[in-house]
Amino acid sequence: MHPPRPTDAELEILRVLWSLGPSTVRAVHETVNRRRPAQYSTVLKFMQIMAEKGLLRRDEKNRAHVYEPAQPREATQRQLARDLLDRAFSGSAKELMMGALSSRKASPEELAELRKLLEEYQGERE
Amino acid sequence: MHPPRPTDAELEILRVLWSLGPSTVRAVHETVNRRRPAQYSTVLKFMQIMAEKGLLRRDEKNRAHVYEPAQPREATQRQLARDLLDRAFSGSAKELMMGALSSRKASPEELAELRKLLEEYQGERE
DNA sequence: ATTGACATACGAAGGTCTTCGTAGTAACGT
DNA sequence: ACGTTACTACGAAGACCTTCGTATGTCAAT
Repeated sequence: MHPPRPTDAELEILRVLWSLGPSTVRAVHETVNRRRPAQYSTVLKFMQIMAEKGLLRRDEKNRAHVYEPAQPREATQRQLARDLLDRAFSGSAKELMMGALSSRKASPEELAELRKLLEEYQGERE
Repeated sequence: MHPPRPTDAELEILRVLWSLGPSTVRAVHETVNRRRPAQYSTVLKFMQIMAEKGLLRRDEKNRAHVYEPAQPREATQRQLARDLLDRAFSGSAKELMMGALSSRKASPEELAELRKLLEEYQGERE
């Protein structure tokens, strides 16, 4: 029922779509190409494959097809977080968090946000 | 200087070594095989490749070589967490945490631990 | 010395991922 | 009507991942 885990290149395209909203291949290509060299046909092929796999949905009404993620961003992110949690952290959210925080400096604001998030979470659960 | 990101199968073997400590191929194979069918030579091949890639180090003193992770567990986990953070969460630790928490029930104890972790983190930073 | 048990090494098949060139086609301007 | 431009579709190459069979070597015990 849910699509497979996106590969690296697929995730890159998802990220672009998350930020742009539903887009044509051209728009995605332009954004990707700003970061790294990539041929238009490469991006096109990816998006076609992703549609086949069920990662993207596409609207063929116009000549230039419009693609959008088949799953909401949050669902994909949840899937990826859980996947890594199981595969590398034996399910321990705490360890995952330590890994994420120690990997780079988190701003004080972000830390505050994180604490608030935890409080909410702890509140609604009991 | 640091090894490449481990693939799925490689991570599975790392996980076994994290739990067993330095081990022979046989020991790793037995553990892996308890979970899913896998030939001895498959596990052997992986571990050889991983040694080549710099993911494992091996001691050839005895006839049955003894392998261990080249990096401490924490370093690999940090790398993976950061990698996912960048690739899927645009660097937002908050979103990663939401993904991790919503993906499965976290126990109240774990939530408490997480809060403590954040407090320490916030304390040492300023 | 031969055999059996247990190692490593290695080649190769089959799958997936990534990338690109090119063919075909619809629309547009002159 | 014709050439140019903008799109999709597709095939294929090359890299990497996963898996396994098999060749080869070593040790110990009969």
